[in-house]
Amino acid sequence: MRSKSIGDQELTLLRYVAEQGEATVGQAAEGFGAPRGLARSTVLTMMERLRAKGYLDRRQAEGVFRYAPRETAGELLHGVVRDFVLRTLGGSVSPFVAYLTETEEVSDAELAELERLVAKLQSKRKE
Amino acid sequence: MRSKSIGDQELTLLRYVAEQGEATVGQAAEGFGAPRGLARSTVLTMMERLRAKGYLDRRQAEGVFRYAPRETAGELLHGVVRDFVLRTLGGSVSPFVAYLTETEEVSDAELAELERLVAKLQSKRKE
DNA sequence: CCCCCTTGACGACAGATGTAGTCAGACCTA
DNA sequence: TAGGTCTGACTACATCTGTCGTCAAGGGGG
Repeated sequence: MRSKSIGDQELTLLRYVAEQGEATVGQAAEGFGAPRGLARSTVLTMMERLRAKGYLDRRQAEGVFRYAPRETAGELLHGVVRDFVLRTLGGSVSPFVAYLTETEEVSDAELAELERLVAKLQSKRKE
Repeated sequence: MRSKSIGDQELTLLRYVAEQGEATVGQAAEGFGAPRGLARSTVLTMMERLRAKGYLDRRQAEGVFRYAPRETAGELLHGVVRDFVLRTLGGSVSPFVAYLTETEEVSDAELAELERLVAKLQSKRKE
């Protein structure tokens, strides 16, 4: 049931909606489009495309449609990253690890996450 | 500096050329295009686009043009990952780390790399 | 000299994406 | 009742990507 491709702007909008939990076109246009100088119709078009691709659902409520992500933000990002690793990096995460090594922009929280990750992988190896 | 956008197929071809060190259109068409069922003109078009975007250089040699990457494969991937993190993940590598955590596809070599990375980051924190 | 092959340069076309304008209907409100 | 104001559905259009087909120039072989 894996999804269609998704553009950068579309993904950003999708993440915005996911953060809000759900949103009407008007709300998204205001909170997402306006700050970026996007017309309401632009936001509407993108939301409908996201719906056509299966990323968003919508339901009628008090006269307007409310759009909600079909997947959680976490699942979403997981899929995006997986596609990137597969399609762009050719399935190997090495380039990404190398990137982290060469870049000094890892927050404390992310470092902690990395530590947990390494610990988990190590214990898995010992099995 | 500023590199233009690059498509998936273009990047794959660019990586192919980088692996070869350099290549003529004929060689790329044979080694890269043929296995994928791509016409020679398709490969030529992509190589010229990569050149226009500054990813490839070419020089005349023995009657034909030989194309060579302007950046090494490592620099290339670094840039690609950086763009992805910035444009798609909004600058945070957390989704990537989460992906690694949820995915069981980390090779021993990659794990070792991660361990080195964590060690390096930790020592950096202590300073 | 004529023909064939390789190489380069162009022009083309379809699909995906980003961005908008416009129109008709539902709703308020003066 | 006559305007405004939202909302949705459509249509439109430029760019970027992926893929080609074709044409012309340069070199060999006959």
